[in-house]
Amino acid sequence: MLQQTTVKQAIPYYLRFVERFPDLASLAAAPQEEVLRLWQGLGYYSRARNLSACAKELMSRFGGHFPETYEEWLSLPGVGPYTAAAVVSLAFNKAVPAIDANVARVVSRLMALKTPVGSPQFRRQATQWLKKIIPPEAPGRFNEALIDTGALVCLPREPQCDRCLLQPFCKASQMGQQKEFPVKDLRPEKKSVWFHYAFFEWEGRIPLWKRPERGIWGGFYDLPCIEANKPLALEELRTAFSKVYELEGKNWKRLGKSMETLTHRRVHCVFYSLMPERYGRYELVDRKEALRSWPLTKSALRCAKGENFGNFKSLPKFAI
DNA sequence: AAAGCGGGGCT
DNA sequence: AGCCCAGCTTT
Repeated sequence: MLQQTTVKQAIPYYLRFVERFPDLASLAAAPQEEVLRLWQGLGYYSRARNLSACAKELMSRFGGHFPETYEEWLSLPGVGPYTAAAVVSLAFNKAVPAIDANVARVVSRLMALKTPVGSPQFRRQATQWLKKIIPPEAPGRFNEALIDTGALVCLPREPQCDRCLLQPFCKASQMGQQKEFPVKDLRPEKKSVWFHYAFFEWEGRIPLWKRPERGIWGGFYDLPCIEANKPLALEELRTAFSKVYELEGKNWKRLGKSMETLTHRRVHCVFYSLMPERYGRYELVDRKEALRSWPLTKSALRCAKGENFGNFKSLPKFAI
């Protein structure tokens, strides 16, 4: 949960999660969809899919026991260099450097490294250096101290050099250039995409389909959706909905729009309602049942709740 | 090596 | 509204 996510944001999810899945066996036994539903709203959903797969693999490959080596952890889904190193160093006291963003920032400043922190080259340099200084008798405490120094003292914008134990060894601070580090990678521009949604409610049921495992909101259930790199006119949309979902009807009405901002993408969500005139390639799911136990995208969730959003006040009578 | 994948907080 | 934050997988 803490991959790319702050402790504060993760806590409520974590508490619900360990209550429902108190041990490895219960997590491994659960269907992936239930894991996704508990993850709903936390983002980066590949983590949830990977965690579900990881638990199952720990049962089948490792007999329900946690491995104790870096290489074994690295072989599990969703476990990369940082997570593998953090687990084996903190839990099993193995001397492997654990480089998260906090540690990367600390190392970048200590060594005044000009290499961009996100690059594989930086990771190689930091790993080499940390391997030389990690104390074999207390690698777990060493890694934890480095992580917490980054999280609590060597802050991204306002490093607290005055109260930093490492200040005497810090090249960047000695040069008075602590704020020039870490050097960040160039970030690619955000591309815009348009998701056109069709929505109706029929006898208390709403249309849903499962998004592919790969891609945005993978594995979540969504309203019928036409994706394009530009906004589409209603006539184009009706053709597309008919072709892709066999969804046809009358009284098409543009309800409004909302926007989701991802790291690398701006998703413009445009909502339409309609009166369907035939069954299509989607499931008709009881609205309340969907809310109760289906993993839903934010768009599907809002329509299922009948909430106001974007610039429209309420759905037409026949819809909700 | 680069692209893809969320959502929250701060300004 | 725009910027900052941040690990793993796939291509």
